[in-house]
Amino acid sequence: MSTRPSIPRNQPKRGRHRAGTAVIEKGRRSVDEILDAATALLAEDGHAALSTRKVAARAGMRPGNLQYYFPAKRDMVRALLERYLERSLEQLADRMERGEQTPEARLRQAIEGILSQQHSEPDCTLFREIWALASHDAEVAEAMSDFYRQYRAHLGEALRSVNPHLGEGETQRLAMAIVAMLEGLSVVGELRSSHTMPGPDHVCEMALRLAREADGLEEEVL
Amino acid sequence: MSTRPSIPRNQPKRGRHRAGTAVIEKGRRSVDEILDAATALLAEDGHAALSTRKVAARAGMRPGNLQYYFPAKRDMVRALLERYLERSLEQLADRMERGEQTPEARLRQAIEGILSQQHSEPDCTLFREIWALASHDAEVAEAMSDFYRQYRAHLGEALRSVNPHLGEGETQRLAMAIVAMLEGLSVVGELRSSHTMPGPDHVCEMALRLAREADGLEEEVL
DNA sequence: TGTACATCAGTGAACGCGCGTTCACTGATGTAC
DNA sequence: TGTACATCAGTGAACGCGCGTTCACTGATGTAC
Repeated sequence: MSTRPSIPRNQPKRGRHRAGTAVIEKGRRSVDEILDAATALLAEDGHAALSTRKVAARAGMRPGNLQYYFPAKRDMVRALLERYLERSLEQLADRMERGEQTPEARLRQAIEGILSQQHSEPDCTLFREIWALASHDAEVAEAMSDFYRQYRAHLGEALRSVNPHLGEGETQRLAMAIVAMLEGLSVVGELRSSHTMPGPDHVCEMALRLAREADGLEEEVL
Repeated sequence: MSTRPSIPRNQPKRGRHRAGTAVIEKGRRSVDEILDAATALLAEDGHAALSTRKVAARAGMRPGNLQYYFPAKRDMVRALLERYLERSLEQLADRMERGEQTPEARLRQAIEGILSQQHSEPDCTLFREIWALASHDAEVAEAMSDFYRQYRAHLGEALRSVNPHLGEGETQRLAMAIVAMLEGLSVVGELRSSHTMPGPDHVCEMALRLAREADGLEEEVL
């Protein structure tokens, strides 16, 4: 039998003997280095080519040590995705808190915040990997659902500030439609022909039009 | 040295001796069975868990025989994706050719055609895998670009029938935005909470509004 | 204060496995003459 | 017509490799008393 705890994960223990702060710090740093390396490799080569050995090498440690922090590969992948989505949400929340004056500016802020996360190629690639992984891993799917739920909530708020008469259902549908458009652009659009690609301005304009005229939408359609 | 041709792929040869039709038929059937099996496995388990051995087993043949048709795994994956995208486009084209009367009906036809390809769970999963693969394989990326270019063309045509005054750039941007929305919905939406998800009716209504009022969009924004 | 002990981080060697691919071969189908 | 030959489909055994994971071990850090 190994003397190693089954899932250390660097959580403080309750026993008489606790690890010193320096030790815990070192552990946290290692976890971060592992996730950094794994994130970069996932974006570069995709999930199919991702191996714990490559990650360990990139993080400058031996395979055995990686296993010490993440007993199974799946744990590592889940941890990296959750960290990534968490950070993305934080970025968006920071942007939204800048307290823009006009409703139009708030809507634009939300849209640009969401769009800004797909301006770099690695980010787009990572999101595609996350979508694919979510199809085969319920835990990843759950994290992704939470993520988009918050995206939609942020955008819904901005939409309601543009048109306070929007109903609950209308707001949710509209928010989902706009977020879907923004996410879809990273897949449907071609980077080369950027002139045919709707920019933040166009998306804002569309969102404004839809939000302002959405009053009658509910009755007309249903 | 092997007596086997490097890339047979079941293409008819020019030599004095040609294979009989029965033989060629058998080869075609095998190729189809391989691609069927690979498609199913890709949707079920994802690219990371896809192996030529599993595909061969599912197609009822030995690994060596699969290699006879697809010398490398990458060839098989590319072939299956291209076949899949081709068939999807054919389905959409068939739908569009039904020649609806009113412009509104034509627009609805296009939107429902695109949406209809993500009503089944395996199709959504496959598309997610394709997006992820396109990030790491230029040939797949190219096939995907062509695919969406045609999607956009179909939709653009429908949009122009609704509002003939739409400019070229406006049409392209609008088409891309709507296609992006439709594709994005498969990722952003949750299957459970379908009531907050915009259906074909809502998307049609949004597309109609945007198309009809797009005249002034160009000047306003730029 | 020193000493015994507990915890945590990290190493190095090894494991068994499934993978993609190769290759010499067989048998069936079809053609040339 | 028969025969020699070419092509194509498919088999079975084997290859070397990278993978995820295990485990006994070392050394550093920190605590109890």
